[in-house]
This record gives sequence, C-alpha cells and structure tokens, in this order.
Amino acid sequence: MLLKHMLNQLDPLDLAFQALADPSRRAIVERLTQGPASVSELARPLAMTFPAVMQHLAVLEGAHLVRSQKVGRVRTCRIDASALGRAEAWLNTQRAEWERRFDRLEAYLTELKPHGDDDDSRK
Amino acid sequence: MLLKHMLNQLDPLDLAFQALADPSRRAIVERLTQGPASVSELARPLAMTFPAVMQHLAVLEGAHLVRSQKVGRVRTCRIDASALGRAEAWLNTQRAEWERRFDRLEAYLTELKPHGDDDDSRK
DNA sequence: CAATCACTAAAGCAATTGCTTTTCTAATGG
DNA sequence: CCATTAGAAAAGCAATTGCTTTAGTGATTG
Repeated sequence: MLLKHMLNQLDPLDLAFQALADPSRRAIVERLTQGPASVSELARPLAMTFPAVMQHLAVLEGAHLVRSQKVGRVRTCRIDASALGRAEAWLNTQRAEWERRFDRLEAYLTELKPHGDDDDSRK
Repeated sequence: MLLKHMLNQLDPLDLAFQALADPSRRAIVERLTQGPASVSELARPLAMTFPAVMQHLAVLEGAHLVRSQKVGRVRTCRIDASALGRAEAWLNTQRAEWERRFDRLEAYLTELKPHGDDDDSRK
C-alpha cells in the first residue's frame, strides 16, 4: 500500500492536472503564454517568497508544462505547449464522447415520440 | 496564513483540475461519459473500498464535474459537462494565446530575414 | 420479518502539498 | 574587489489528500 503510492503519478495527465490545480501555477502559465520570463519576473506579482515560486516552477517543469534554461545567473522560463495540449485533448475527448452519447439518446427519444413533447415524469 | 488557507479554493478551476488530477477520478469521468451509473457500478472496476469511491465522487461533485440523485437506495451519477467545458476553455485560451504570440514572433522573424533561413545560434 | 444490499458517516493514519525561514553559490555591476 | 542580484538547496511545519476500518441507516428481497 505504500509501494503503490511511491510508484504513483506515472500518468502525465496526473502531473499536468495536478500542476494546473493551483492558481499561482496557472497564473505563471498565463504569464508565460505572453512570452518567456525569468524566475524573478514570474515571482514579482505573486504574493509569496521566492523559494515558493521556485517550487511551483519545479512542479510545472515536472509536468512538462514549462521548460527553462539558465544563462549566466538568470533562468528563463517558457511554456511547453505539448503537455498543455495533452490535457486539452483528454478534456476534448471526454466532452466529445459525452456529446456523442447525448446526441444518440436525443435521436432515440425523437424516434420514439416524434411529436414535440419533451416532458418526463414530473416529481 | 491559515485564514487564507481555509478560504482558499474559491476558483472553480482549482476544484476541476484538482479533481481531474487523480486517475481513479478520471476513470470515473470516462465511465460516466458513456452514460449514467450507480455508485456500485462505478466502484466495481476500481481497486479500492466502497467508501473510497464515495469520497472520490464527493470530490467530483464538489467540482461540479458530476451530478447525482438518489432514488430508492441507489444513487445514480451522471457527468456535468459545464465544469468540464470551463476547464477545457481555460486550456483552449492558453494555447490560443501562446499560438497567437508564436505566430507574431514568426512573422517578425520572417520580416526581419525574408529568405528561407530558419537557423538560430546552434549549440 | 430477517437477511442482504446500496449507500453514508466518522475516525484514523501515512504521505503529500504549499508554504516558510535559513543558508549557500555564483554571476554581475560599480 | 566587494556588494548586490538571481537563483538553489534544505529543513521544518500546518493543512490536505487518499486511502483504510468500523459502524451505522434505510430500501429490497426471499
């Protein structure tokens, strides 16, 4: 029961969604879609200490939502659109699947009762 | 510092992404896009106790990703597409924004150096 | 009506999270 | 060269998470 825990989080979607669950991290992502930024620039608008921002950044990098490279003493961060795209794709699939089923159901009901009556057993 | 913690998670996106960060909960969502199901049906394929599944369901309902109603002794769950859509929309916006900026940059580079040379400082 | 079934409530617990403070290293600017 | 700047590493801590077990409450069935 602890082995399973340690070997967990193999699925990239776990990491991506987990990373995006935090508003500070989403703010960082939103900032980076406007273009690259240093860690200091990312930290400035966030009401927390510098190390805290670094840790958020580590989470985002671990989820492959952000890449970064250090030149001189400044680390420049940019978004990595691939992980963003995979999360988006999963949601897209789920909604598409739901709508497909919904449409099938609607078609079935229309066929069953072809005149305009959308009422079901009320209360 | 603990008040802020308690009043946290006001943003629906926090709840949605947090809920989707767990593979069991995503499995539940995937199952429900195929159509409604009882708690027992949802629990069957998941290698965990019944109460654990109920707790996952509570998280999903809290995030408005799932709705449910009890009739007799069985609770029937269905997905709530609206929260799914809002998460999808956020990701969509971010990718769109990123692509917009990317295209602007590309156009700038093409204008700057109009002949077919896509090389940058290598190594 | 008694046993079972589907679900609920609650307590407990190890692991993880989201910070903090402190300390350190290395690049840069005057 | 010395002070500042940008980032890194680590330890500590309260709160949260993802389970578990145990002990219920009502519907439903034989």
